[in-house]
Amino acid sequence: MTGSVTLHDVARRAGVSLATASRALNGSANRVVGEELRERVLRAAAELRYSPNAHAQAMARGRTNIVGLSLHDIADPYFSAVAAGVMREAEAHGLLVTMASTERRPGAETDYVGAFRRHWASVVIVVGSRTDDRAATDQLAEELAAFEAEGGRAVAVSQPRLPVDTISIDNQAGARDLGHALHELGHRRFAVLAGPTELLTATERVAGFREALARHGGRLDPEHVVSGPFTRDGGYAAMRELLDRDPDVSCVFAVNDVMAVGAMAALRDRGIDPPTGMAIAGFDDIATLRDVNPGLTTVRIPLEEIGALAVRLALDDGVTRPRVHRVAGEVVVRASTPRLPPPR
Amino acid sequence: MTGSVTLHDVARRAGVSLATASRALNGSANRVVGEELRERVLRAAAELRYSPNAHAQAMARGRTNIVGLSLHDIADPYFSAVAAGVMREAEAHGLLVTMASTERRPGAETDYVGAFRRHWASVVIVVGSRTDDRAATDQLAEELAAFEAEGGRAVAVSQPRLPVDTISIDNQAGARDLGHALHELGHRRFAVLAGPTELLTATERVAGFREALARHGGRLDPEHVVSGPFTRDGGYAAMRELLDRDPDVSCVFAVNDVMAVGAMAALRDRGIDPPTGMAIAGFDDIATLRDVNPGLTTVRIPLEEIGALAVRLALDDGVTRPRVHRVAGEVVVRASTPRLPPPR
DNA sequence: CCTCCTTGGGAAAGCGCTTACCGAGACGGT
DNA sequence: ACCGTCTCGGTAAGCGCTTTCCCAAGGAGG
Repeated sequence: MTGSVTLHDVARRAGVSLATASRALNGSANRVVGEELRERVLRAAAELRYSPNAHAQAMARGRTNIVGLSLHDIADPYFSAVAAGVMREAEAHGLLVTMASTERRPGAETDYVGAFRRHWASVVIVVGSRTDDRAATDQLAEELAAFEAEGGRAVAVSQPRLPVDTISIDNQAGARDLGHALHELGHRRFAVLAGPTELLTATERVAGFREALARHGGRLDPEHVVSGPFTRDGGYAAMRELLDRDPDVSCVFAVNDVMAVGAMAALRDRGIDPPTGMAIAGFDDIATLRDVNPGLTTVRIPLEEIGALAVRLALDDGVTRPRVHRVAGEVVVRASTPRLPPPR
Repeated sequence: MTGSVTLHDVARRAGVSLATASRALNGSANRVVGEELRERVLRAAAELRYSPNAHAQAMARGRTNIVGLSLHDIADPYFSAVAAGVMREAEAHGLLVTMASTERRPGAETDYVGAFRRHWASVVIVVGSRTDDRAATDQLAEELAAFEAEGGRAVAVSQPRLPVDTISIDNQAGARDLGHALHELGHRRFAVLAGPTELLTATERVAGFREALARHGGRLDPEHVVSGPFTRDGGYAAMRELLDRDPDVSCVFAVNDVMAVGAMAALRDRGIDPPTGMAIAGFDDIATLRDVNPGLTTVRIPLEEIGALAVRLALDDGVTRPRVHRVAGEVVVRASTPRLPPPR
């Protein structure tokens, strides 16, 4: 970078000192700059197209207006909804969002938090399920602790296993409610597309669903639980796998919506037309579901609001941390899980 | 920010000077640090969990590893696909992406480029259609010029109306090809959901479509052109408006996919089942179309690749700028526009 | 044995900004 | 007429790092 206009140039052109120029431009607290001088400085700045160097400001002030956001895949509607919420709220507070995609690479979150730490981000938000990998979680916890020790504020959207404010989605209760709702609709023979076995979000949802079935005296045959990636294609593959096992199943719970949507495609490719041949439900209520047919039964999570909330939690002052903010899901029944006629 | 470990601390703990510590950590060019000392420094840094201050480095080096990305709405699959490409390529080059959503607010792009300039981003990428607002375009052009004058590299994904490298999607040709394809399938009575009249991307697509119709001796009745927001809900509203006009139309071209998808919902809500009651086509081939039924005919744009390309263009050295890189679309016919039986 | 390189460490000058701290002038009270 | 006080500009000390320049020590060559 070269040729940029510095405050020095502005001060010289306005015929004032650096201090005065700086004060005129930031309207510095408890110091007033005379009307005439201030005007002269502002004019000089405008004429020179002066743009303050954010790094120099960061150095001098000891903080920045950056929010670091780590998520798994920005092209996934789940994450892009959360990101939209973060950006909206950040914008409202004059913060700039720096974003990094882990592409579900283990350890990447820790690397990115480190990068945000180096940039003296004032806020770091980590979005995405924890895994059962204890070592990875510990490393991330340590990095976040270091970040907060330096005065930053971190918020996690995940299971409460990190030593920072956490927004925790009640996966188990949501899946349980969904299970009850499906049972109430008359569904009995279930399968689950379970997602990755190491992902806590996935296992919690499976557990909640199991719980509901057990309550009604039902069970989940191990053969009817198929694990696989937490993505659309993962859902597609898992559904095929399930069909290959030729199970006695009439309703499938995919542990998130993108998997459910992939599963519906797999059903169609096998000539099964949901919900007639097979009922199906998902989880999250991503925005793109509005245009999926038949409408997918799911558990609504206020994703964008969660993103905004994460920023607000980070900005809260004078509270004792870490706090855990639970967010409940709400079952939304749509056409993909029709009410079955009572058995005769 | 406070309590952070500085290079000074590392140097002291290792018993060396700042200079040596710095050199040991960055493996500075043409200066070798003795094996033993280097090791001592690295050990000290690790023990202290030292994390260099990116701003201080930026100041001292005069540049950063930041990519600034401005787009309209990260929750829109079009933009999130481009963003995913940018982030993937940025990651590969060790760059960090700072992103801002304009929410289609006019002037926001200029503000954000200014913010990126203050941060001495090394690359700025502006994604989104230009409008016919000459003043706004000029302001953005000026800001981008200032950014490049300071040594930054800017790339636009839009119409080539900015004085920087531009990736330009050939909207007109794409829409023309689509028009031909629809005609070839036997469709004759068309309407267009045209998007905002001030948005060049929208008007180019309408123009291309018109061109194709004209070629076949067809025309586009003004009453069959409905403008409205470039969003899913905009498409929904435009479709309702069109239906209210009760037109003699059998095939609708929505100028982007999210509008088309909204339009399909509007059709269904009116009891019309696409494609039986009405054929429909979109533009972009966003990823979520995979799970829309019936499959939407569209013009495929390699969105993620465009994002990655933008980063690569910015990083190109030793070329004369600005360059314009044209990207062609490819018509993809799906079930939403079935072949019509030849008229008897 | 002296001189000239080479090797590698340290001192210090910035990078552009903010913000104590200082000081000069103006003004009012006694 | 003098002094305290207030206003408002300037001076300069950093913020944490990189990098140039300088210098000491040791080895090679004459």
